[in-house]
Amino acid sequence: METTTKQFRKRNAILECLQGTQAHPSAETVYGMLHQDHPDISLATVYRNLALFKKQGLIQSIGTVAGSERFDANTAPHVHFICTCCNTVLDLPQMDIPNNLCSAAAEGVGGQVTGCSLIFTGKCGQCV
Amino acid sequence: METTTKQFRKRNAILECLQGTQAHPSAETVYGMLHQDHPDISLATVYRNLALFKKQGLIQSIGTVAGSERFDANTAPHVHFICTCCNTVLDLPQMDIPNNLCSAAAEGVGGQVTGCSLIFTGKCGQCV
DNA sequence: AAACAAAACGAGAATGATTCTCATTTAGTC
DNA sequence: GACTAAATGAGAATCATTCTCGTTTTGTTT
Repeated sequence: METTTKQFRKRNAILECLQGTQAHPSAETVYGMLHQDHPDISLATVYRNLALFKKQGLIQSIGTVAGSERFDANTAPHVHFICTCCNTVLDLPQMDIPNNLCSAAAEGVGGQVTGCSLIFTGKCGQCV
Repeated sequence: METTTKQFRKRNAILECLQGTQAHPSAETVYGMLHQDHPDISLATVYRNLALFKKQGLIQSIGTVAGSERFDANTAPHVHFICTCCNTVLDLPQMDIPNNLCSAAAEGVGGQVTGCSLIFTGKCGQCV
């Protein structure tokens, strides 16, 4: 017999899928993307591992777009744009969240500020 | 018969409920708050009218927090803080979203930017 | 006030995303 | 190979939200 590795670690496949796309997919979308190479993967496994990665800080959540949560393997703070027409999520990599905003927030709240999300909405180039 | 107003407009009650709180409630929470004065109100009516107000621009959505959508009758652009511990949503009224950020976003996207949301996360004073 | 049409509503069913359960499979260790 | 813990698949369960439809309320015209 050949040395066919019967089963890859599906966990890695899920993370790599997310790291290899710019698309900010939902769990269902990740499931669909993996189905080609891993026909035996389960949707529950995708959800389980996405929740795990999020807890571990390997990925971040963009929030809920059109009813489903969207994920991003880029955990560096950056700015997003969401098209309200086609629900595409885009990075705006050239933009920064000013540091003074974050420190101002920490002052305004009587607690700890650990994260920040700046999201613009509108119509993308395709939809406009 | 006497002129007992059997039924107030529930629509107004829902809007006023939202306008009279700082709490950024969910539909279910609004339903609970109204139940005292309007014991015969239906949860479907709350959802229906919140969706209507949002479409009309009378309220805005803060996004999904811990599984349910949260609303804000303050439609002026302002900054929010979400406690990841108790899921409280706070206004940070003293903060502004710099105008140059919005125009930079409009440049970065090949489309129309119509909205913007800046949200900080962390632990509030109660939870820290 | 009666008649009628349109809008709003209540109750509960339906939907859809997400989570949970549990039996099975896989990985790691001795 | 035997044993234990972790990971998975399949489908049931859950929860927020939306939909359906029959009824009630509102507004308008007589």
